[in-house]
Amino acid sequence: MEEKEIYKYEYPHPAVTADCVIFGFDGKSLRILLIERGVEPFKGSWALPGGFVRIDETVEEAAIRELQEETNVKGVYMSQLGVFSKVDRDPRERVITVAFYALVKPTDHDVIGGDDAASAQWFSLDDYPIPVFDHEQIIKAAYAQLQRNFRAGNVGLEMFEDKFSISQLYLLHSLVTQKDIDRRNFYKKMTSYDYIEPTNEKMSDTPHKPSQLFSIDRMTYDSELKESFNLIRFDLDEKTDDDKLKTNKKK
Amino acid sequence: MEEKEIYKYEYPHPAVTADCVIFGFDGKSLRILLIERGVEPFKGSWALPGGFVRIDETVEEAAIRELQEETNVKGVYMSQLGVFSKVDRDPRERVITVAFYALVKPTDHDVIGGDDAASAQWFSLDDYPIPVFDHEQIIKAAYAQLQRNFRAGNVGLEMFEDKFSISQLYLLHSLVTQKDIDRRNFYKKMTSYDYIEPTNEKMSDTPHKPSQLFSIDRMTYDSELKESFNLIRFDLDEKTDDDKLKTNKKK
DNA sequence: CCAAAAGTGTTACGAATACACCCATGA
DNA sequence: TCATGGGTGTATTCGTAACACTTTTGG
Repeated sequence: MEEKEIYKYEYPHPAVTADCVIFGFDGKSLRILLIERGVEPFKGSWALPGGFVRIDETVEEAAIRELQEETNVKGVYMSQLGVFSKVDRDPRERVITVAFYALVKPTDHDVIGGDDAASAQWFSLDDYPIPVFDHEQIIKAAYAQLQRNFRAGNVGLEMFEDKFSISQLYLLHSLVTQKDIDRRNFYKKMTSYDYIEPTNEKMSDTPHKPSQLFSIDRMTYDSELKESFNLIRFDLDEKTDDDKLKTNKKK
Repeated sequence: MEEKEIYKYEYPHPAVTADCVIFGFDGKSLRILLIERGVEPFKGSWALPGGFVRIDETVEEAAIRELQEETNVKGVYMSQLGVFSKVDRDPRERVITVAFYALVKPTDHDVIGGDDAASAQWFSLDDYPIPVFDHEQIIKAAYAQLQRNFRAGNVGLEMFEDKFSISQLYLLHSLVTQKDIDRRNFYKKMTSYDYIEPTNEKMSDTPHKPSQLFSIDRMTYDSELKESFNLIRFDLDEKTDDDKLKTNKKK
């Protein structure tokens, strides 16, 4: 054990982790993705997916990597939430965490526990096991942030891989903002955006009128939304720490 | 030298720093506060005030402490900007930094270089020495954030310790948002807020009509603004990591 | 009396709100 | 045929934007 302690510093260094708050919307309700810890401390308890930032990767890379390793979720657009650095937030040693959050469609991702996670599971946002460390605080902060973004006008289309119906989007907005939005006004507003385009496909899986499907003009959507919000999005193969600041240069 | 390397870890740990982007508005122009480094690396070059997070303090505490130590600026309301973690951003070792930003009145603070800073100085935002590390990127990101906040409706009153005139505020908004705002509409809007109250004092220090001074109902201002923005403010004696999350205590 | 900045009122437009009925489908 | 959810139009309100002249002071 002593043998392995080979990294020496003149001053004490904190460990740094990246944690991911992944919200899911399956068309019916809001969910949150937690993992069952497969290692100590708190083995067997639930926690946010995440883990230590390696010495040769950015915090964004760590977040993506850990999320994929522990839950098999990949290719989502995450945003930085903030840093949580209470001195005693981890019993092992001083750990500072950088939290990220994202909103995805659970159905687009086969959730499989892996690596340090015994399992990974979606829970209802209304009823999930209280996670360990200060992860409950982080979830609360992430949800508050999500809510602020939606209330400030974020459309939340980054979660849809492909087609969607306005009524799905309506339900999502109702759930997130916790306001009862007028359905007619919502339809009007959404269809007025130039990045939301009607297709001639319809979807019918319930006993009622089939819903019209819309597609997203991703280019237009991204350019309009990146300007007004600080949505830093990154994917597996992006060099994100750079991109974060390239907003002017790009496109 | 070997003797001092007494902190050992099983895995490599990054160092963590907190850096502060302090914008100043003196009633005429926007400034930025930089320090001249008094230690290697880059001794003699300019950089953002900031430094290493101690093992027993939060990143917020580190930001406040370093700012005070290096520039004598204290008691400002800072917000977390984000984490910058490019692997090679510091030549010494792997350093992850948490950036904060604030807007203050330079005249309220006697800027004195101290500690690791040979000197501290306000520069015009239009013409300042390019700082070392990736601090230029951080400044750009902070300014973008400040601009977003103002454009989204932040009033920016947190920088005024006491009284202010609408024309001062007007100039500030013009400078930050880079838009030419209609002066009449601006006056109307500002005086309509219930947290901006007219006093019967006037201020006259230039050859023209003296300007009416207004005062801030800090309670109302804070409560209204903290809801719509994620302005995490903290002062020297606050336990901020907690406060940050206390806003949504229980549903 | 002139320059320089402070202060003020009205109209116009557009976005957000409030509100109710018909349609298509599967059971 | 009916229960369920999808889809649509219009009037009102409110905040934002456009617009120019008078006032006060120091030089």
